[in-house]
Amino acid sequence: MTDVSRPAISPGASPLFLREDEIRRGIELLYFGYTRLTNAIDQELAKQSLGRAHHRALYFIARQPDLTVGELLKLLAITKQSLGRVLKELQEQDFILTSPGVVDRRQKLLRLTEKGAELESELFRQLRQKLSSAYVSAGQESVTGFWHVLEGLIPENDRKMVFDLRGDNG
Amino acid sequence: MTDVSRPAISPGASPLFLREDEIRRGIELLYFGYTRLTNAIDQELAKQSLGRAHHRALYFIARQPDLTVGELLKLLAITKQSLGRVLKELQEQDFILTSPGVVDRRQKLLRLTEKGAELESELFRQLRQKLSSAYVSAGQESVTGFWHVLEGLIPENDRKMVFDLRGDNG
DNA sequence: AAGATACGTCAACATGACTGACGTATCTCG
DNA sequence: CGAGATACGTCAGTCATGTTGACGTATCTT
Repeated sequence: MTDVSRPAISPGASPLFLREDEIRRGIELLYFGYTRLTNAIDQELAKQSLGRAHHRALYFIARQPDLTVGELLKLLAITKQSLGRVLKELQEQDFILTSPGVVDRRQKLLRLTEKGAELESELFRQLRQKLSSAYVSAGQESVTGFWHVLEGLIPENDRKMVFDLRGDNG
Repeated sequence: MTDVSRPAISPGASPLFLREDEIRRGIELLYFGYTRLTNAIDQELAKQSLGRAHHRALYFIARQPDLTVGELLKLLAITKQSLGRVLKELQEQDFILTSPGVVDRRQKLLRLTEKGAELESELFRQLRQKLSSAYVSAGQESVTGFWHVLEGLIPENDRKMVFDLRGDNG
């Protein structure tokens, strides 16, 4: 609330061309924050001989039961061959099960087994621990800001897909 | 502002055990936001036959010229063998150069060549474009919140290392 | 002079991604 | 009904990036 329309962050910079330091700070915090959060569950995954790829699939299946393979492919943005391997391993170890689509029998619906739900739940517990503590120490206003900036990083075309994850369940 | 110590986000939830949805939202936005930002430079890197690992090294060397190999190892948290390959390739393609340490000649100081600086600068330009637009659409208050939450994700032991990147240079 | 440290390097391997090609079941639509 | 599109699976080969373990050399510290 000092001057006029120009934000206080960058004396003399255009709003579309922010000061280099603020951008670098964002890049660095995003890198370290993201990697440290994901590191938090590596040990637990290793116990089950699983990797991060398995967790991502597990996560989205937990988030949206009866997800189709095609929908999961869009979320993960990898090739079907890569995903195929991951799903095969998850199924072999009894973490997920599949059923033919109801309206379209070409589709394969993905769902967690009880064992899968337990694992996802434990992994989530560990992530929540880290993220909760960051939320609390930053305060609620910071949390909404955190969300808004990250939303702005997601291209228009992908936003619906991401927002559609919410409200379904869990 | 409103009530007492309990944040308004979660009626009935303990501050250390936030509502599941808020945590899942954070996990998802962090995942999509981070991957979409890093995707932004993949094409440019591919033009030079480089990958993300090369960019991370390039980035930190740009950020802190005359960084030692040991310091870079701590920042990247990978093995010296992995980093060795990356640095070798960057050097072969004339993106970086090294010099023996001044105070300690066992050390190797890393620095960008002019070619390296140009590449880093172009990559940074593309990251800035994405991140600036997210900052602007979220607003300055959101940006500081974004920073605070991410700082909270970085373990105590690593914070000094991250914060020390700031202020050295542009 | 001995030991610690900073860095390099050889070798083998794991993970998770990729491309390209091809196969089958099922749905849609003229 | 039949042709073509779609959803999914799979074989085969490759690449990028990480890992462990072992060992070598120059330099610093004490």
